[in-house]
Amino acid sequence: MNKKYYITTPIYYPSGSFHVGTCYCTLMADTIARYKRLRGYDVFFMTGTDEHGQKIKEKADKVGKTPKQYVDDFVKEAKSLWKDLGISYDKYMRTTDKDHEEAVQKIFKKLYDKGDIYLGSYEGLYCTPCESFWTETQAKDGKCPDCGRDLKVVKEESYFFKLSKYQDKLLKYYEEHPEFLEPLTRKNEMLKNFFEKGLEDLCVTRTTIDWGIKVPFDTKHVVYVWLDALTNYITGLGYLSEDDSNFKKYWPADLHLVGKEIFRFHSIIWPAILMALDLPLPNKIFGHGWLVVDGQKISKSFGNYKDPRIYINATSVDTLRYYLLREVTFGQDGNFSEELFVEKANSDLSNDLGNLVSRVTAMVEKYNNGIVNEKNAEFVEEYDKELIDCASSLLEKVEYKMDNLKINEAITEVFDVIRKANKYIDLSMPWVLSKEGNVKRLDNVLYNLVETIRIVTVALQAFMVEKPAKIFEQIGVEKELQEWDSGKTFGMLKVGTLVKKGENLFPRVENAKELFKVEEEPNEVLEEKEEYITIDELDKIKLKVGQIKAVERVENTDKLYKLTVDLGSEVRTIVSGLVKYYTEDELLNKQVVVVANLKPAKLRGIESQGMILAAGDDVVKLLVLDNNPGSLKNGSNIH
RNA sequence: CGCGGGGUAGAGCAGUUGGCAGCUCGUCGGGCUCAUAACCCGAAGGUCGUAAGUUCGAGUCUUACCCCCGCAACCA
Repeated sequence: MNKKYYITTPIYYPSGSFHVGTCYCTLMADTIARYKRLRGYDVFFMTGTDEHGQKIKEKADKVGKTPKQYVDDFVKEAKSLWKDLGISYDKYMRTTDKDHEEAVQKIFKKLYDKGDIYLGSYEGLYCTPCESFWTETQAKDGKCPDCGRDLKVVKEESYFFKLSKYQDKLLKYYEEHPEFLEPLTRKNEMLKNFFEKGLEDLCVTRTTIDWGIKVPFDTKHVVYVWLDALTNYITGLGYLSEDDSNFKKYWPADLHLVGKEIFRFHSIIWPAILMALDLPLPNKIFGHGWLVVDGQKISKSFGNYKDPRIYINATSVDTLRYYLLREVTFGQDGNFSEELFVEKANSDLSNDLGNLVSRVTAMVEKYNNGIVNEKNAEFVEEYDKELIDCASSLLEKVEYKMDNLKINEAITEVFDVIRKANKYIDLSMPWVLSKEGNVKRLDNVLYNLVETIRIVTVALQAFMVEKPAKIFEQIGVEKELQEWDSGKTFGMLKVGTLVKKGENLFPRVENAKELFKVEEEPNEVLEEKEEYITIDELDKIKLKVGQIKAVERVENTDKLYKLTVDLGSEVRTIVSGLVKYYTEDELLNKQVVVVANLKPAKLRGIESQGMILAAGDDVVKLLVLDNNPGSLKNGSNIH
């Protein structure tokens, strides 16, 4: 019986499209899954989507779909992306699946019966659009720190999970299992942040959501994300369902791969839930870093979001896979830039790997009619041994790195050997051997090269999905010599192997700008434009109370009034286009909002020293501060 | 003093228990002609954010400070 390996990605929240960052996380999991399969493990790899919650409802409303339609369409899209990326998941988990919903209800009931969930009430500042409670220190002037809207004091009846009960148990577990949480820095951050303050019981239901799983015995409550989403890791295996064979076989998970921003829930709340359910804990939870684009977090508001498929179509799946896996350091943030992407694609894939295969297959065809001949012991050089040593130890090195989740280092090992092989060609100079008729030495050199390529390609199967097969085809290597363990011995390549130079594996990327250009999407309506300014930027705008002391028409204009505005300490001249909307008399003495530090501008030869705020597109109304002129002091700050 | 990450060659990064500063790309010079204008060799280029301290010796340990970035309980 093969050893099992259960690996998961987070289930993603379908409120926005997937980008290279989402791809990175899934890709990392896929690579590990592939690697484990190559090593002979019985792998179960699960990814999916977390499909409940108010935001999904709103998002669906906005595009005129039911929540179910919305998530269905999203999932279709996600699956197609994963297909394009070559993600080899065994199960796509959806929290709207019926068996998940039933299992969650059973779990809820179980914890309630046990006394780990109890009915209580929660009072706090609540932001309805964000569905979030905030503490007073978090709230900025009674506004939601996320969206800036007003917060309401809400007292809500809800169910609580006794997280506090598991505090000591959790700490003990961390101590006894130092490898449970990785990387270490994130573990420390978490312990410091949360355990020093002490864990509070966790609110696990909402009455303000309707798109979700109902509490079975109290249906006005809906199960909140913790028990709905985190539990996917077990319900996806059929926990508490009719067929729980997968659960029996694969649980506990060997690796939960999560982003650093949700590491916390996975390292505290999730283990506590499992403890409450008397289930074994996963072996490891790994919080990976983020991919930042040109130094910035990926976000639509930064305008740096692009469909990852642009890169795949312009190059190949394996090019994108290579870049993402290579570029991000173990556990840390990595950088994605189109410039670096092209650089890596060209130098590592085209110049080093693609070109190596190309030159070697060309030489075997040219000098030996495509046939790999037997080696001759008496024609061995020192640098032959060096190459052979490197190649034959490659797989073990990759194993060591992969077993420690150092994917980028593992892939680097492979490319070190590729460079070595290129160097070997220059040292051995097969073209000279051919010219001199030194056939026996030539046979050795060509054999060593083809065999090195075979071993390298065996390793590449963990990281790439298309090219390894093509390379094997070109060097005429059959199935059993593609297997992982066969790559550990140098010299397995059969004498008489027929090599056939094939297509260009990694064409150089030339006109990158053209290739990566985003075609304008007509359905922009779907996308929300979110351009935030910071509170500091807001502070820069000085708004003051101003009273209109005099009004006169600007000659020869249709729209402009020249206003004399009293700002208390000074009197300004402001030109404003209000003729269409207000008469001179209506404006006189009004107290209005003035942007006091707007750069002066000349309109019709008159310098306008500020701006008066008004609202409306068709019918413009001034923001008049008070119907009683004079009740506010002119020049007062507005904030 | 909310928490954390980062500051190392023009760019992107690596530097394990403190022991001669490395890798890839780019630049410059040379070699080769099998190959995808690719490959190989060599060189230039760093007061390792700043300041002080511990030490025979500090990129690495301690302290203070400066700058960038992220998180603050559903954005991987």
